[in-house]
Amino acid sequence: MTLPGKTVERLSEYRRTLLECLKEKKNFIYSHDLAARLHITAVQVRRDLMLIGYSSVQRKGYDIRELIEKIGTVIDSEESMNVAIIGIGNLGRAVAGYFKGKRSKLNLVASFDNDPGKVNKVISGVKCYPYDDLEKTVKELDIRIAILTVPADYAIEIADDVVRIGIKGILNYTTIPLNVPSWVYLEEYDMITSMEKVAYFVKENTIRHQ
Amino acid sequence: MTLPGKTVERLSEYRRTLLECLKEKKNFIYSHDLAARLHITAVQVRRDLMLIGYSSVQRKGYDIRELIEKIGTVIDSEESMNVAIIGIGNLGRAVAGYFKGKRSKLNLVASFDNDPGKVNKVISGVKCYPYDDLEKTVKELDIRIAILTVPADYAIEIADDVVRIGIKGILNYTTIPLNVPSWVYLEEYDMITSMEKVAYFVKENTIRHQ
DNA sequence: TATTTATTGTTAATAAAATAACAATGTTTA
DNA sequence: TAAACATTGTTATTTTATTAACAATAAATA
Repeated sequence: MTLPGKTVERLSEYRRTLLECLKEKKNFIYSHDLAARLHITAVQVRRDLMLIGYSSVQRKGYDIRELIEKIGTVIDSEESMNVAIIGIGNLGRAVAGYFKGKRSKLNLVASFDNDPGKVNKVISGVKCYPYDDLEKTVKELDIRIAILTVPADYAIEIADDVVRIGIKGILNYTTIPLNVPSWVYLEEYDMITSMEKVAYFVKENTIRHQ
Repeated sequence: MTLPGKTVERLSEYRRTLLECLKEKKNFIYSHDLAARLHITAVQVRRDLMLIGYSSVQRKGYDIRELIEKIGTVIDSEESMNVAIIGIGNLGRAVAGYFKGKRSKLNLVASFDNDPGKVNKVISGVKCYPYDDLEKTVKELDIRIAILTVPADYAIEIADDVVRIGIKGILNYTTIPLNVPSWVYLEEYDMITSMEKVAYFVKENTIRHQ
C-alpha cells in the first residue's frame, strides 16, 4: 500500500533526525521529542509511524536504531538506485554536494552537460558525461532517476529525452512545468514560486500587524 | 483576506505563463489553455481566479495583460521588497541567477558570506557583504527577506541572527528545520527529502508495473 | 431569429491532510 | 499495592485542497 506523499517526506526527515540522535548517544526517543526537533506535532509523528506499521515495544519511546531500520525498509528500494544530474552548473553542483559522504540507497553516478569545459571531468565528486552520450550512459550505469538542473530553454527537450530513454523518476528544478507519462514519477520545485510566496506572506503579515 | 498558500504558488506560475503568452503575441487566453500549459485542470485555474476576484469581461477568455496586472495587485507588495542571499556558494549563486534580468517587485540587493575570497566582490550579479556586517547592511538596504543557502551547521545560528535583526521572511534551503516566531514567515525546502520522495515513488511504481 | 455550442463563475461534493480525542497500558509515586 | 501520570496507537473530527456539477451567458450557427 502506497503511503501519502507528505508522510514519505516526513519519514525522510525523521530518519535524518534520528541519525543525529544516534550521534548524541541517544538510544530511545519519545514522539514529542522527535516532533519538537522537526517543529511539528507529536500526533503527526505517531500517525506517520502507525502508517508504516511501526510500534515501540516499550513505553519508553521508540528504539532509534530500530526505527531508522524500519523507515529504511519502507522508503528505500531493495538494491541501491542510481541517479544522474543533468546540467552541472551552480544548481547541479549544489545538488551533487548533498550526495557527498552519504551512504544511502541513492547513488549519484553521473552528471551530464554540453559544456566542453565540463565533460569528462569530475565535478563535485561525480564524473560529467557529454549529453550526447545520455542514452548509452544511462543504460550502462543503470540510471533510474534524473535531476534536471538545466536552463529553462532546454527543459522540455531534455525531459522528453530522459522519458524516452527509460528514466523512471524526474526531479525538475527548472522553472518550466513538465508533462510526463504516468509511469514516470515527476516531482517539481520552482524557486521563483517559493520566493514570491514568501514575499506574499511577508506582505500579508506586515499589513496585519502594522 | 489571505489566500491559500497553494493558490499563491499557482498565481506566481500563472503570471509567468501569461508573460510567455504575451511574447507569443497572444492577447486572450481560455482557462483550459492556461491550465494545459501548466498541466493542471481548468477548474483549478477558474477557482483560483475567483478567489482573487478576477472575471473576464468577455466570454472569449481572459485578457492576458489585465490578468497579469490583477495578479500583481494581489500577490505583490506596493513598493518593491529587498532580498538577501546568505551564503553565496553554489546554491546561493544558483538562486541569485533567478533574479537576473527580472523586473519584479523582488530585488536581490545583497549576499552575505564569510569567505574572504568572496566578500566585497560582485558574485552572480550581486555584491557580497561580510557576514559580520549583516545587521548594519540589512538596515541600510532595508532588506526584508533572507534566503538561507548556508551549510547545515550554521543554519540555526544564522536564523536566530536574521530574526533578531528584524527580517520578516525566510526561505530556508538548508537541511535543518528552523523555528521562528510567528511574525516571521518561514518557507522551507529540503532537496534530500525531495530526492528520497522521488526514489520512493519510483520504487512503488516499479513494483506495481513489473 | 431560434438553437446550439463554448466558456465562465460558483456552489456542491469528494479527497487528502492535519488535528483532536481518548482508550489502553506501562511507569512512577504515594 | 493503589492512585496518579505519561506515553502510545488508533478512531473521529476538522480543516484544507481538489474536483465535479451546473446555471448563466456570450458567441456561433442554422
